[in-house]
Amino acid sequence: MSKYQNEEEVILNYNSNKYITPDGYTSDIAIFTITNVEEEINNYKKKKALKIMLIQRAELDAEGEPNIEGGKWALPGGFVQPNETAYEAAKRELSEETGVSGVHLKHFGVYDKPGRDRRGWIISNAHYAIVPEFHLEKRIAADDAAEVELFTIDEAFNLDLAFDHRAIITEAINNIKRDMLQTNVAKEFLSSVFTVSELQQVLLAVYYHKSIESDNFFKKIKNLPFIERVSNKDIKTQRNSKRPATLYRFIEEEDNEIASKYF
Amino acid sequence: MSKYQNEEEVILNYNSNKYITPDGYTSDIAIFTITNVEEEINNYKKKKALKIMLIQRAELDAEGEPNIEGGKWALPGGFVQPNETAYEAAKRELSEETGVSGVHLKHFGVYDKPGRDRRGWIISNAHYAIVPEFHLEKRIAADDAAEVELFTIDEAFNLDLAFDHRAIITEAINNIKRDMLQTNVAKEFLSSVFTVSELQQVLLAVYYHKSIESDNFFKKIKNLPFIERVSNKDIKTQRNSKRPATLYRFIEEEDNEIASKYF
DNA sequence: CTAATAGTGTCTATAAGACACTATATA
DNA sequence: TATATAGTGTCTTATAGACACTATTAG
Repeated sequence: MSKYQNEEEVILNYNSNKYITPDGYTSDIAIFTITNVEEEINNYKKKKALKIMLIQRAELDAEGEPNIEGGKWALPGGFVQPNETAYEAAKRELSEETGVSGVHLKHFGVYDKPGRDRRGWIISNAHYAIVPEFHLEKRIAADDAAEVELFTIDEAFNLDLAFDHRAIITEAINNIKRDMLQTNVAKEFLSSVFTVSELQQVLLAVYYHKSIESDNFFKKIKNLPFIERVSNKDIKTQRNSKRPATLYRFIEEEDNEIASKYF
Repeated sequence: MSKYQNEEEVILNYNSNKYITPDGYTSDIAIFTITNVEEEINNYKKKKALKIMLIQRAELDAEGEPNIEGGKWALPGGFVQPNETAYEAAKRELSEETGVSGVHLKHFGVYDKPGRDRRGWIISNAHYAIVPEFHLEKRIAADDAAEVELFTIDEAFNLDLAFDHRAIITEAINNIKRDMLQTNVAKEFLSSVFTVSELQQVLLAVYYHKSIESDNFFKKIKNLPFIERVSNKDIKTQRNSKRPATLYRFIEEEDNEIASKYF
């Protein structure tokens, strides 16, 4: 009556062809950095700006055939291997693309709308990563420069973007904005010790708000439970001004994700 | 030299077998409801509790063979079809499982760790849904009762759960907690008009906090920009007490997702 | 001295929390 | 009358924001 005696045998005889399966499972990464700029917008001196790294798809693929969405700008990414998660694939691809590991990487969405990729049923896991500018500049210099570039957000949205990457980038920015205000990811854009105005400029680069720009920000910083001034009161820096500035650091917490609601 | 002249031809000849592809793409749903209870925990009278609907996997499958993870309790779900997104599949499955549509449904994670399903490389999209108790009771009564049940969260974690559903349920609860405090999903657990104490009990069922339990909650409610008392001052209800209580409703907003930070 | 960045002091309005109090119904 | 839920008043303390002010350096 029953063909198989137990679960083991059933698994050995399991045939996934009973179901229609996807044609591809991929990970894409919106790689962000913050660069120094000189800009004055109605009395406020903007010193840092958020940028995204995009790659230009080749016109021809490895076999010399016309490439899908060739010539358009796209998020770096690639196919997930069966022995890894989408998150691990993103980590691997980030390392391949920029040579860095150990930086902030976060999954924020799945893009699986039928027809999003003309090659078939291809599912993309979207991640955003925060990489110090230094690493990206090395990467871009190493390349022949034409096909990897850093863009401001405005510039990126004026490009001809591949697939549904416009929507993915929009969501990536929404996520990074929210995380900047509700968690302590801001630290990923800063060196291990930083001045109040450096933190202020990083926040303003991603999310402009009067309360962040105001002088009051200096007082607020002293009351935040996850930021402390470096112990020795004489440790200061003059890298941003003639008057030496106090240095602060983020206190490591178990619960990084819910630092929340502070800025 | 080049086999194909243009992108069209390349797509027509695209062969997904160049890459290893997943063996299955599924959607699972943590279906939550809030039921009335009578319980007293150190001076605070708990009147509502969060519950989750789980199904017990059959011992034998449709062909009479031993079923994978048979006998264990699991989240309802199923395979995504190639003409729909994971979200649409979840909507369809929710409707098949409970007969309801138009309720709150949200994607919150992807589970794709190799080995999570012994049948192969199977990716699950996790969603949570909020369904009024009434519908679930109908569903459970219609079934032969043994294989669909409502559990409190504590009860659920004491069951033998299939696959990685323990981890999925844990994350579902984290997400619903956060959303209850930062958005106005609370309304999904309430009827269209409600009393202050009903809202209070719904919030307490998901996230206990002194400030919610306190009398001050009554004053707070009047200042929330997304809640209003129903227009006619005489419209009251006695369903919870002898003294008639004022009825309130949620004001519909475009930006439901960022009602944020109010409770 | 000036210019530039780094901070502080002070005032006001509002919100959060503790907790005692009053109100309206039924039985 | 007692009891249960509904709701208010008052006080204290903490915080947010506006905005004017002082501090420290280089040149």
